[in-house]
Amino acid sequence: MTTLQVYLPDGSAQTLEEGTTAAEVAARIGPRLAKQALAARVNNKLVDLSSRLEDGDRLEIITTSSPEALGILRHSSAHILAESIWTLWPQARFGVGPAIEDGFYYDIELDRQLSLDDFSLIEAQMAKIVQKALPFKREIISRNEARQLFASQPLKLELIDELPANEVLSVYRQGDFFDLCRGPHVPNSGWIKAFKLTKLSGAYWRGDRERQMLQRVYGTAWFSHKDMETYLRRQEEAQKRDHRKLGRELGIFMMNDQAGVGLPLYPPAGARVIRLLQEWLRKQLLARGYEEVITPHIYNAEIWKRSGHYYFYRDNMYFFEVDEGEGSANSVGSFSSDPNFDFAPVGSSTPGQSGAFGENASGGSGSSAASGKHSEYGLKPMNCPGHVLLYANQLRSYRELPLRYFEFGTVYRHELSGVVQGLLRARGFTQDDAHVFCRPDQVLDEVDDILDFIDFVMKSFDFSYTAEISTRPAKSIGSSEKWEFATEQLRAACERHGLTYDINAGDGAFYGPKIDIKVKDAIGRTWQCSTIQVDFNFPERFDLSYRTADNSTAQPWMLHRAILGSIERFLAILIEHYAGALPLWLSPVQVVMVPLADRHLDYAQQVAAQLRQEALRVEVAAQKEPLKVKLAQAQQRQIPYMLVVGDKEQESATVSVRERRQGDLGTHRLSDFLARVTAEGAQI
RNA sequence: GCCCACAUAGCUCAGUCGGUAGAGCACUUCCUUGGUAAGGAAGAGGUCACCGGUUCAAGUCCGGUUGUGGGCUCCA
Repeated sequence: MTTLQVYLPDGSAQTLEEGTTAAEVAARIGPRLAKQALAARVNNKLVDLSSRLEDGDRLEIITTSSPEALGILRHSSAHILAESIWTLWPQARFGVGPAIEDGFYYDIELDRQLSLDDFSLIEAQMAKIVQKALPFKREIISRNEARQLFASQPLKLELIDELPANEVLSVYRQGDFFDLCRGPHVPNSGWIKAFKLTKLSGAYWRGDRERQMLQRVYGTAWFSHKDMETYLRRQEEAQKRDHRKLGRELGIFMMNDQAGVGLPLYPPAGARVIRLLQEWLRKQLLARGYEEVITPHIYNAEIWKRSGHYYFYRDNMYFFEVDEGEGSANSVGSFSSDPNFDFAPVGSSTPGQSGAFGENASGGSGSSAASGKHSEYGLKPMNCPGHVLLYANQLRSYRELPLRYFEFGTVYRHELSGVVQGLLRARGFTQDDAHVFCRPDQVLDEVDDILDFIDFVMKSFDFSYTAEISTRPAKSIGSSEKWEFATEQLRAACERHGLTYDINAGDGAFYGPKIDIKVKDAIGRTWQCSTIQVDFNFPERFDLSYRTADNSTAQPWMLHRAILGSIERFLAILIEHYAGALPLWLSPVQVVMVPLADRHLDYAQQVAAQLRQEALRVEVAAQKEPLKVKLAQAQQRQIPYMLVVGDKEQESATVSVRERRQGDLGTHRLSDFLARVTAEGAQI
């Protein structure tokens, strides 16, 4: 009888009989491990527990507590989902069904449109399969066998044909159902103790909007009901942080159909937060050698033709024509041709036409006006052209470089209606935009400086973050030398900075490579904010230049960067990150004075005035409500400090301090309170 | 733009089998002047998103439009 040696993670060797499976090794090590074991890692590859071991294999048993375990469970759950759908609707054609974060999905093509009402039916079917504890059985098949097996599954056939020639094809069977799959899976369907179908959506086959749309059924699965309940509760918690809910409650922003889709309006509290963010950032920018500029919101279409946006970005832009003739600056075909504009009574206008403005204009269907000469203009979707014009306004010397222009530039992009999402994805938003014009030998230092700046900003808000470098895509401009040089500079800057990064191959912009920064918020979600992009397009199209030391002409390198990305998106992330309790320095109202009774109002006003002297933002709660109510209202608005004043405080010239999270902090002299908020960083 | 769901008072939501619209909070007025997260009373507030259809009768059933939410694609 042949024996073989298998090595365990602790370094020990096991001598086994030929043909021993991973499951048998687990059983040999201990009954407890055998009970929790659901898969194995052999020579760094995940496999089924039923896999036979070979001499020299390195074996690790995957148990329910391993980080990979949930992914395997969920992938198996996707197969159970597929089987259930196949049982209910045998004509279904299957796409892919992977595990994803928190769950799994399966893409299917079905002549019948599924609805949420079908979920209970499908779940019941899944429960039956789980109940039967059907084993998942792996079979290796040839390419021809696969083609026959999946003859009635065109989507699977497409996948089979695209697998590399050396790929071993495997099929997993549970009961009568089988699916093309690499594995591994849990030993049997009985492992899926807790599952729930969660969402239904459309998804393009292979993510390609030119292909057919499949129905995607999402679900989640866990090793226990308790785990699933914890997860569902956490989902509810996340919903409570939703910036759209908090943004309305805190008076930060609002949307209105009459204004148009994706166009936020900011009441005083929101306007204040945004300005505070900008003032804070402006201070940092100026300290780091940036110069602020201001450029127009609309540009003559000619510049968009030169930049290329007129041709390549047109669908996302708002274009309109202006009659340049005598006595009229109105947009062509505006009010005068609108039948609703007859000094109609308020309320008779038709909301819902708002979106048509951009669409009509960008469709180029503007009607002609009587006076003849028209000019076409476009709202800026980015700030580059203005900064480039400023650069090109005079002859530049190598001594001036690097030149760093920044602007809080409000841009408008006609995003698809389906992607607009609160402040996270609006049609009008303000970028903390900057362009750095520099010599090639300065690129590395500049990128490094920007990374340092990003680090400072993200740490200021307790965000951790990771970086991604996106390299040259298939459709792109610029020489390969430029691309290689630029990508290398980005990489070197990250390395010099000790910043770990992933490579996103082929995901760069058409005009240059980029670094994207993804921040992680308080409840573990990631968001893309900062970006550093090298731009080959603008310097070439606008023929930018500078005089070198040897009096020749050279083209500057142009870096495009944003740190917050979009002020609005960043604000939304901050609201959710802090669950509405913005830091003291960013709170619209920092202190609310709470007089106990009317006779304390004067004293409250007096203290408020003193605090305002110190540039604190103070309100006085003068409404005729009991203390409890005033405090509850202040708490709801997440005001950091509430200063209660009654007879006691008035007589001793003190204030009773309540902090929004810590509660009552006792009676203090005003100077002590001021020292406290100063230490906390009340000012920008 | 595409797929699914949803749309009732400023907000959160009830409204059963199709039979003339409800609550709490918020708002206005009055009362209450207090000690650390929600006092009392009265009043006002709705063309049930919009357009059409079925019906003696539509918030309710059907179709369309718009908007919102969740996905897909795209993106800061």
